[in-house]
Amino acid sequence: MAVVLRGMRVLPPSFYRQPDTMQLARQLLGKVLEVVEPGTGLVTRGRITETEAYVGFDDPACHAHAGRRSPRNEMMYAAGGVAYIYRCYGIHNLLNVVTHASGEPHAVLLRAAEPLEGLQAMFERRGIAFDLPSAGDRVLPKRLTCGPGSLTKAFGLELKDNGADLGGPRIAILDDGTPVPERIATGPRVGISGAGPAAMAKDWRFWPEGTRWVSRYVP
DNA sequence: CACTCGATTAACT
DNA sequence: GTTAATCGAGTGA
Repeated sequence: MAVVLRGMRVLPPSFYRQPDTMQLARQLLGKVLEVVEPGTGLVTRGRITETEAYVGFDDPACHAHAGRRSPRNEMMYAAGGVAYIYRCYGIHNLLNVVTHASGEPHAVLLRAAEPLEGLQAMFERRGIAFDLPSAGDRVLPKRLTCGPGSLTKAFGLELKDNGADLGGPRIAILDDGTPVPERIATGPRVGISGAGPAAMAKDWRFWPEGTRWVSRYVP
């Protein structure tokens, strides 16, 4: 029987343990990312709108390329269904969904989301003045949650959340019935020029065609 | 040990 | 368009 949280279905471990990480990166579009603040119970939610696939040993852009393993990327080797959070450029925490089986270090980087709930907390965490009390979604600034570093900041995620189970209680990914987008645009992954031209030639970044909630690198 | 370089962002010119 | 911020990992002495 499926686990249901606040009317939305919690994605089961079997969802994350599929071997096709590119397909999983597509299926995550439209799902709801939920983060609950310990203590206060404050809920922040957003709809996932941009993902990137990193596919293990043979992917030069993947942290686990050629079997690389360190305290930082250890969580990539876990069975799918947990968070891999690491610090990038010494400043930003980036959130990945670990996929595939234990020992197969695949992951999907979450790069952008559409804010749904906990808007005031998102503004505060991002250091943006919340003076649009009754403004609709149309005027919410993109920089609230677009870009992988901005997303984790808006949701209040820290390095200590590395390894969190994506079935909750701290982090959960939910299916609220929104279908996977019919038209999905693709493009090269961002910031991986160091991994070489072969990696840059792969269109392993995904977003729903036409959405506003994408990072700056969408054409 | 001493470097270099990122799965980035915001604040500059 | 350019650059500083800031730190762990990877590389080479």
